[in-house]
Amino acid sequence: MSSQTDRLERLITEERGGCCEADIEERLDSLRSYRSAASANPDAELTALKTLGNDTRYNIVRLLTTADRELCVCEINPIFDVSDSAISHALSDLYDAGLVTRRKDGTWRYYETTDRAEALLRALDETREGDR
Amino acid sequence: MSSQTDRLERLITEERGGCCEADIEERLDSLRSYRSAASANPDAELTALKTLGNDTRYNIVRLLTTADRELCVCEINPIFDVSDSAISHALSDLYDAGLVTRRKDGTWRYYETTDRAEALLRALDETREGDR
DNA sequence: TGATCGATTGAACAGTCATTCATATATGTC
DNA sequence: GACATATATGAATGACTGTTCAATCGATCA
Repeated sequence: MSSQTDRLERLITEERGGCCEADIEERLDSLRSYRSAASANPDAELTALKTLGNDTRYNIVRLLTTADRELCVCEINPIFDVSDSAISHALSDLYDAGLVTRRKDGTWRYYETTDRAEALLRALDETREGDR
Repeated sequence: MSSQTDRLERLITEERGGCCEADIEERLDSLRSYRSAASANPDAELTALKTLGNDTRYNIVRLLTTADRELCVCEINPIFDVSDSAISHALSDLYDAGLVTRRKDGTWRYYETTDRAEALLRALDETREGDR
């Protein structure tokens, strides 16, 4: 047996005053069920978090959300201290992650935040301090 | 003049039929104000997103949230395919990012999600599909 | 068609990150 | 005090990521 379940066995023993093999299996099954039930489609969600968790991309999304209207790429570029290419990469990643929408108008490209991006920012705004 | 504002000048010209220096400055000021107003304390929020945007840490938080109770480290360890040390590092990072709380009981350590972590997961759960 | 313009894409490199192994800390027990 | 246990920490390294430069695409207009 691994030391992993040894520790769990001791914990259950402390909790209940005793522990048999079945108790360990039951606990493990329970924990594993939490784990599998938890992640319906973890990939898209992880990608969203990963993508938003970058300085440039986060600030672009903040800008779009605060502006509360779609912005042209040429309006976003001069606001940030990175190359146009970096902004374009960032917007492309955000689009792939489902955090912004894209609209073409002639040679101009407009971007706007999605519900998911706004929901994430709202979650952060609503939990500033006081919860630790 | 940079090509950045050149493009913006052309956009405004298309929008309004004309554009002077003052129009460009006004637009830039407006965009910059969005940018600064947007980020009250971006560091903590970015850290939260960055921290949650990792496979191991995300799944630990999902496990804790679904379990809906504090879990002992020895209950978390056997569920994941990484070393105990990796879990410990992950929990430590999550704690520093304000995404979990920590409680000591003898040699056992219990972790639980914070409001912020739950709010972020809820934001993801409430925006599955249909917004792109 | 050719030229111009806004934006995107790909390759490459520097910087960052996640994991592991080894060691350390802290609590409890004999 | 010596020892065992549960967890944390530090250093190292392989993998990943973000930016830039250069080239390209697609649309517009002469």
